[in-house]
Amino acid sequence: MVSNDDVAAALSDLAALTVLAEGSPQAFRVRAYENAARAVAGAPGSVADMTVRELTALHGIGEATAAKIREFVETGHIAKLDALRERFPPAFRDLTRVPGIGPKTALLLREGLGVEDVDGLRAALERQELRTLPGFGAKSEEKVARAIDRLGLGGKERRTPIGEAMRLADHVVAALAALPGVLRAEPMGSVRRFRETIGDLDVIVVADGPGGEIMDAVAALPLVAEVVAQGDRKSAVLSHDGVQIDVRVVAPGHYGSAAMYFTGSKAHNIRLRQRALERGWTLSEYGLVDQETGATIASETEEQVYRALGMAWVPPELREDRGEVELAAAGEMPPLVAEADLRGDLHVHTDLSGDGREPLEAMLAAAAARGYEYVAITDHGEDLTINGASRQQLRAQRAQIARLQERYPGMRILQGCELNIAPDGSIDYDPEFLEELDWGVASVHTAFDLDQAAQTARVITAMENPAVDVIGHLTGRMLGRRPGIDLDFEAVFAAAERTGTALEVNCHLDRLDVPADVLLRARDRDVLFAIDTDAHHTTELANTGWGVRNARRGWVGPERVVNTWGARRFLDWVGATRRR
DNA sequence: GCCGTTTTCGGCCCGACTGTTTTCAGTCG
Repeated sequence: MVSNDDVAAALSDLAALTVLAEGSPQAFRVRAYENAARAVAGAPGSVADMTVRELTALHGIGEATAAKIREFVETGHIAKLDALRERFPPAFRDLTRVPGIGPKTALLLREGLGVEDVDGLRAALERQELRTLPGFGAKSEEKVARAIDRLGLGGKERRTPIGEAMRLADHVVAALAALPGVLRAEPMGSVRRFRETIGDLDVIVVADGPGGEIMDAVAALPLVAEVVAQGDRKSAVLSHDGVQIDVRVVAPGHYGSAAMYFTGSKAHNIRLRQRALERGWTLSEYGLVDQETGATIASETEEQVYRALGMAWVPPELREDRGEVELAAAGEMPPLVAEADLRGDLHVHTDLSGDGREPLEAMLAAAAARGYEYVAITDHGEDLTINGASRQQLRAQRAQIARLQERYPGMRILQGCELNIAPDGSIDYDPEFLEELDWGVASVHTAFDLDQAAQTARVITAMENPAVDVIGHLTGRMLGRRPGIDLDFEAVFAAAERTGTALEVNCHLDRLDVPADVLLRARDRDVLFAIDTDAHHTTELANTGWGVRNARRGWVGPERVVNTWGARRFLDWVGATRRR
């Protein structure tokens, strides 16, 4: 079965290779493939099941691409793609990973010097052959040599997990905001859109007057290992971890258009510029400008620029050209879950878990301080040998919770448990003991390498267990460290709809699990979610914002999130699901 | 290769920087 992701990946590859084949003069063809890839990735149904007619109905897919998709679905190949792959093997494509070398230069290196890969480029550099090429001199030779030396640190393909990026962003923004003359400093780019990995960190600094002194101060920051480029209004530096940080200074009057420009995504911005052009305007980081008169129409705030383009403001998490432009123009932006919507946390550990750090009293006090109407205490089940709680310990905790409940009349305390899903789908304890619990989170903590059929069956078996209300961190992935388990998500969604079991959106920055792209695939389904912190410490209860932003990236509205429901509705639902 | 409240053909996103080609091409974000 060919998935939409498979088709989108093939089309993306076709786009990347077409850059080399045709060069930028015909970049329109490249964009067409990129648009088609995005259309497939965001398609509501399986494109493998669509006819040519149905495919061309998708915006961005015409006759030619539809035929290629059918070819791919039926044969597993696209002849044109295969030919391009042969012509431009991966080692040759790696040349364009060197900063400063794009498709034109790569082709010139092949034509002029017979360079086929990065090693060949190194050899040509040693022989000082690059300067013989048209448009090249000693200086560009030196620049390429430096870029190759740096490739291990800051190559174009390097991506940093959001958790690491967020910590760096906080650090950088705090340092910049403290500089004299800086009115505000904010992270932009994929950090603001909350992608799960980032290529580089974009930061804008709002300041009156020239930015030269600010840029000098940026270059002198302790977190900076190397200055890549420095100008009056933009600088690029490398952190000690090898993350490139691009800093731009913008005037307060240009904040809105600059924020939109630097937030992206590129595809979203292109759509906005097209809308501007249709109206006789141009849109850049400096503002929305009338082409004839040169008058600025909007630039100070994002809201003003979007409004002038006839659109509602688009939340950054949605700016990926996945249909948000059309919906914002039609005034039909879907509601998205917000942090203020959350009325409880349904996955919270205490020091009864081996990896929990604070006692029950402290966790409850912190939950109550957040104004929650309900909270579920969910220490690890006994099958997790290092961390798990015994039956006796859980019974003692239940008595303790009953006493503490009197202290928090406005917050219903549920005693739950984080149960372990065994490879066969069974969970800890026995049915009679499980019935004594108020709430059940079931998660995969072991056997991450089973095949897809086994993992899917395992999770669905757990979902069918009446003691399980929600599946914790669905894929078990750790961003940048461990891939998730291999699941048939469509089957999991169907089981979630059938059993009423919710799927957790785990707030931990290293997890963000269910991943946003999987949430997106459940956009039109009746799957319920619970946005939970999985807190092991009182401070982690404040991690809700990360999970909420991840859910927003997956277009999740508040109505599908059970812990946005009022206490009565939520508790009625829990009662019903545990009786099924 | 795709698309159409000025179009079924003629367009298709913007600006800065760099190096070097004395007027601009390539790369990048």
